[in-house]
Amino acid sequence: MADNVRVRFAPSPTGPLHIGGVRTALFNYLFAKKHGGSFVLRIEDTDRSRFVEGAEEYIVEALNWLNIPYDEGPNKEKGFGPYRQSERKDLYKQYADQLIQSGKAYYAFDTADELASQRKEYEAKGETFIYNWHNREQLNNSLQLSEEEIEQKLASGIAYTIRFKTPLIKDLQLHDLIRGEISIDTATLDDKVLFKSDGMPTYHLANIVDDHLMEISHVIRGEEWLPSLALHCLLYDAFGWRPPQFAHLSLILKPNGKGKLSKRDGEAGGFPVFPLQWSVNEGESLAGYREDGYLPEAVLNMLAFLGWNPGTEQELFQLEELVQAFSLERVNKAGAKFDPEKAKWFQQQYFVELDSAQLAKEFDVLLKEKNIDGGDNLVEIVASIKERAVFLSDLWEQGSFFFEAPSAYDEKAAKKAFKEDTPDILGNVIAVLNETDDFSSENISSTVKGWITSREMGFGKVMMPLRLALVGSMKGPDVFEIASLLGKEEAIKRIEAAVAFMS
RNA sequence: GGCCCAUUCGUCUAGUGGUUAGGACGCAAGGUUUUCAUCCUUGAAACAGGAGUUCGAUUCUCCUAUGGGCUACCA
Repeated sequence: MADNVRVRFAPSPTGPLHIGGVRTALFNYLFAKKHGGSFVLRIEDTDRSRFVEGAEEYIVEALNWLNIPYDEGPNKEKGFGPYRQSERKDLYKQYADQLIQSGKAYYAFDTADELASQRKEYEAKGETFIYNWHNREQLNNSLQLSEEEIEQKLASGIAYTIRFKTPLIKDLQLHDLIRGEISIDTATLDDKVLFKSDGMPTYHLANIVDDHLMEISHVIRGEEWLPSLALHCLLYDAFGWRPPQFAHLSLILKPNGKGKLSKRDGEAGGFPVFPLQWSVNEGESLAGYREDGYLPEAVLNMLAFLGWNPGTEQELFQLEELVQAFSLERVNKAGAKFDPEKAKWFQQQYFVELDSAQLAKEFDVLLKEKNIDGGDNLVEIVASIKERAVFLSDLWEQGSFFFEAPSAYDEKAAKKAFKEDTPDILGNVIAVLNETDDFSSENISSTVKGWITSREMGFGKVMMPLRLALVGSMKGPDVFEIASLLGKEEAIKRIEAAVAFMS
């Protein structure tokens, strides 16, 4: 790769960025960084009717949150801008005209309605209407008009589109970096509209013009564009431009069932399909990975492994490692079903690695919202419950008893643990604890255990009720660790409360 | 319907003519934790089907089936 690697992520601002789009962005980013190239963001907003307010900001924010920011794009002008196609509007017409002049495109005056009814007619016959070589001479376009007639028509202000005059090539060979050779008979293609009657280019024209002007070296995009590859290559040819290399990524599919992953799947399955939360309207919003508590590193890692793998058995990759290991050759051809369980697993892997002190700080914010004082040993508390949590929000579920004495005892557990002799036993434990000055978990553990052994009692008879007294249910870290973290006073108070509860 | 693409455990995948077909998630069993989670060990679990090519096919070719994408003056 002698030339500069320049890739682009070119989303349409029609709503929140889908997780599949995020993966496309990620692969573009990885490829660019791997080859020391540039990652360009281009906003493809040529369809004004589908424009959604805030979508562009969402895209930018999502990329930033994931730590895969673009090098070049809106508000990061590097000499190839503007980076919004709506702001490049004036540029496209001349290229469409160029194709007209060289006879590679033509004006079409058919109205959308006319074509729609044509399509309907064909459909009724069980056929498909195609606008191309076989019927273009019979349709309402400039092909059979004289120069003067065309000029007259245009001067009259009649609405027109510009269509590509698809050349006939029996066996057009295309190359895809992921899929290899693809061949196609261009006679099956239709004469795509390049320039719309509203004065805007279609995706196809704008895309080719911009990729060329922005000196894009590699186009890495979703599989849904594979059918357009021939058209795009033909367009480069028509302009006499050197095309970039193409790589088409397979789609992310529904976890179960058929078809590509949609926002409905997320709602039904209870997992996010979007990187960030997106509010549809008041009170209604689509879940986002960020708001659900996922770490960006985990999301990135999970996404990278959907359709790509390094060929080794390593699965946990930091972003820098992904950059190093990434190659398009190792991207899979087949679509991958999304697995929310595995997403969670990645999250868990990253969550346990989090620094307890940092986590304690974030947890403290949550506690403050509940009007709870985290206390002096919050870091230790977090360290002890961290590995049982997957998300920051789990910390409360796993450790609320550190801050609130049990108000009730788990019924099933109480039935098993609280027996006739339990009040007596716990009374003794209180006495033992009372005499202990060193309240470190090591010390109280050996002290109490020593006492149990000396009494020749079953451990369960002490440990179970003790845990229940301290926690309220059968969960949490080591009992003595809890007791130590709670402090002598509070621990004894809770045991006393349990004794009182039983009598 | 037409065109294009794909097809290894339930899922994500390794594998590039000769392997006990490997790993991960999930699942099951056991161990650690006298709780739960983590963690560790073990287990069940796959080459869509059929023809070729070949001494030999998961691997190459073709057909079928299945799945997916596209088929707009949307991207």
